[in-house]
Amino acid sequence: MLPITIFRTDPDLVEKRLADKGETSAIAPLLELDQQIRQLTTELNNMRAERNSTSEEIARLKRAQADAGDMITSMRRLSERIKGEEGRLAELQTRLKAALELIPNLPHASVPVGKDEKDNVVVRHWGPAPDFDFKLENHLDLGTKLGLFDFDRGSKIAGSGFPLYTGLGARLERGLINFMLDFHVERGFTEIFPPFMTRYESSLTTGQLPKFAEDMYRTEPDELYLIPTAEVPVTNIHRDEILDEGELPRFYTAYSACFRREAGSYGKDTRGFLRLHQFNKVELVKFVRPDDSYDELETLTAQAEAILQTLGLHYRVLELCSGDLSFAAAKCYDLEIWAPGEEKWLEVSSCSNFESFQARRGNIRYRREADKKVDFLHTLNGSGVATPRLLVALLETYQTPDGTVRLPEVLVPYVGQKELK
RNA sequence: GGAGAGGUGGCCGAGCUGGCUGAAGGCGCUCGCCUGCUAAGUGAGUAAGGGGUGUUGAGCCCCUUCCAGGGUUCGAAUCCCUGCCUCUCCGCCA
Repeated sequence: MLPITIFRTDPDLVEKRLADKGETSAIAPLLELDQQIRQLTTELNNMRAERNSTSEEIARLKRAQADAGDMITSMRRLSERIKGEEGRLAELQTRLKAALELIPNLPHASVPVGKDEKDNVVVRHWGPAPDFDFKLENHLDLGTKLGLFDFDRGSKIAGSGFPLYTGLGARLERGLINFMLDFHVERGFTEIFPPFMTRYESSLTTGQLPKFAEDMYRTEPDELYLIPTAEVPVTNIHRDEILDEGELPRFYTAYSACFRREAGSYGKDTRGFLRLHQFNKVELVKFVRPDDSYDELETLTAQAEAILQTLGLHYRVLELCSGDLSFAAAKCYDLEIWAPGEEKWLEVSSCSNFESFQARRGNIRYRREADKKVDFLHTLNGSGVATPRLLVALLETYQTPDGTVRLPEVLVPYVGQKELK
């Protein structure tokens, strides 16, 4: 949520920055609403001041056993008017709040302006692209022959997009999760195992609701929302809290299953692991002082990259252009790994700085040491990383001519063997 | 699923026979005194948000906020209704 004050002070700039992000709705109606609210507030204030002072006068008269009949009758009329105006004000405020909840965050000044993913900037590559002297198989053929997963039966159980991992595949999936969690914990992140469903307010904090309700699974009688990422529960750990500045930064890592309806993306990447309704992910979340958040974004990205480096996977880092930024993000790096069988770059992580956008929505604050004032902190998160596409790149990168898959050294203890065969 | 308790400031916790209670008391925190240091003691201060004015962060004035929404009333933290949330006990269950 953006503070209404920035719309007042520099509406043209805000409108331009929103347009850079592809947000077309005009902000003039917002300012109009704000103007009405402030005018009405002033009028109400005056009426309330009168009511308050007269009430005190009445109390004084009553205590002195004097008659206050006239005052009471005139106050009756004033109170009626106040009640009416309060109703109007509440309605205006509800409208403004609802409108503000639908306005995305502004892109940071350093973000390249662009329309869509074609305008994203490749910041760096890591490692050489793997080189093969035999004909590659894609992950689906490989994994199916090795018995790692069974999409047909997954579909029978839950529908397409719900993968069923089997045998060594299930073991590998669990091993990947454990490896990543251990990795992050060793580097200073606190491990969290969060709820996989949240209430409405929690999903409002991170920005999924109200705008993207159709992307979420919702349970009918209880109105709980299945999380699309551990970002949601973990960010809400500190909702409605005030942290001491000395407690910052706080780093969390959490595994969760992630549930996404992927409404509107039917027919896109339907094959295999590229786009799923349920997948596993290890997430990184940071709560930091506002001054530190851009440095923290760099180290967060490096932390996610370190996973890929340790697994020896060729990847690249993209800086998202303004038009490709997600709703809540001010700046974002995507990590894409190379899948040699698919011959595609696959996104496995988005590392974002939300500045105070989520903190405002979730009322997550900190108390500054210098002046003891309370202010919104900054939140960041990044995947570290999502498993399905990681699995794709692993299988395709480490396949051998005889159809087996050699495992990177670090995974061997987690899987209990050196190769998949 | 059944029964009950409760939601007050950074925290704990009074108030709940309606009117100097924006809220006692305590803890914590800040500044000062005291002390060789620490502890103890002691004095003062200590919620947030908004509007106006000044004008640019000195101040001054006003309003709102005791879970949320509605009602009663000249006036509600205090009375009534609805909702949400938390906790306890019982039942069921991994």
